[in-house]
Amino acid sequence: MPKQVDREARRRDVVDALFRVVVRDGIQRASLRTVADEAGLNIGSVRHYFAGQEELMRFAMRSMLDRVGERLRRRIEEFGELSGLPAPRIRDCAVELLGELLPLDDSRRAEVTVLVDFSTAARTDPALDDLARETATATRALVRRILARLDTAGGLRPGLALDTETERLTSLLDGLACTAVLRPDVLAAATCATVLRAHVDDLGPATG
Amino acid sequence: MPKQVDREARRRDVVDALFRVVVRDGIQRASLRTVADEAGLNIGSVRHYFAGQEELMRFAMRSMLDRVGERLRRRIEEFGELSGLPAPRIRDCAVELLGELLPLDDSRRAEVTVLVDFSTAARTDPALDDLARETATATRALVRRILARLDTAGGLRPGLALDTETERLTSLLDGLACTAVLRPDVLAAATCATVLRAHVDDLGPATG
DNA sequence: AACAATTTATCACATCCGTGATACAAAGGG
DNA sequence: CCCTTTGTATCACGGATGTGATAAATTGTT
Repeated sequence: MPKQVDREARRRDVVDALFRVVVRDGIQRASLRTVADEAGLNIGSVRHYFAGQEELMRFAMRSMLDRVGERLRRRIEEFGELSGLPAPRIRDCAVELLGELLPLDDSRRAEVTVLVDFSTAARTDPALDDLARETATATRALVRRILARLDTAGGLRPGLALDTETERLTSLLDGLACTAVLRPDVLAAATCATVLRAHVDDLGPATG
Repeated sequence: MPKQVDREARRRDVVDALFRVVVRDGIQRASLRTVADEAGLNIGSVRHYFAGQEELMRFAMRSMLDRVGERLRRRIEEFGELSGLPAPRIRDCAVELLGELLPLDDSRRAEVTVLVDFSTAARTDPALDDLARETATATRALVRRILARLDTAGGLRPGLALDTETERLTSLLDGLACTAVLRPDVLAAATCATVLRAHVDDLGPATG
């Protein structure tokens, strides 16, 4: 065997560098050269691990999707074991779980920033289209499951349509995330959490 | 006097061409050359009317802000004359007014697409920062005014905080607009309108 | 007709981009 | 020790971009 380098680890290093560039300067500035510089590598090395820019971009977005998806999957398992608990308790967990999609700390802020830039780019970049679509549909599936579970726990006001409420909550989350990332001076992270809390509470039966 | 050309009209033509390029290919592809081609002009002509790319971009975004703002201003005047009408009627008008911010037809779709691309670019482009900030704050001011008027007409459930509801409705609109523009396959225009309607209705007193 | 201002059209230059090709270094197996 | 495989580093090419400089055409005025 020749030189042994952890290939997957290197690819992850490059992708992490790409994420830093995207967060700092936007996806437009994320060229092979700038990413290589950020990673402390030569452009030739980057090209050794990725066939070209398209593969790098796709791999990066897939990595981000997997990262966020994996974190959510763990939370969902906890959430699933909550059957039988009182509705207010489930509501708290729902808020916490949905908060994972908001830029409430630096880590999540970076993630959301990357996803926003990639999703926006995907509108006119066919190479990212399927991944952006997956992002949107996966979010809706998650929100729907949470709302459904909230409903069976009696935490949902009667007369609400699941389809509409799914779309409503998803759009609310998208809007909060986008504005918090694009205009942190207009929408602070704490306000994000407050609004999410208010909405989920508002879905519950009237507090009288 | 030398050659007489309507300078402002020409600038508008160039900006319209820029909008077409942005909608079709994204803001990344909106270079001086592609815009000139789209406008059927030589790049030299474009540069004669705009000092450089930065001025073109700023003028374009300002034009879009003014265009949308002007249309809303007219609607708001109508909305203001509705004092004394029954709450359901005012609610209808509020929905219609807020619908102006959603991509419910091709014209509004193009506008929202441009604003989304510009606002996203503004995150890392200082030249557009103040305009993007204005976009976000103006939307909030509009939403707040509508909610306040709805409240005085008795169309708002008691116990709702204006600050929070403003942010909630604004984020809902932003999320709907973004997704409808970026992923029309996931969120159809008609669904947008349905969700907005449902939210505004939900703000009213319980239908019991 | 001559002139001047405006508009249009080109050229050139430095910079950045993705990519193909290729050389160079390193490291483990024969 | 050699050699094959893997990793690293450069070079070069074609294309695109913003911009400075400048020529050329157009049009109204004098």
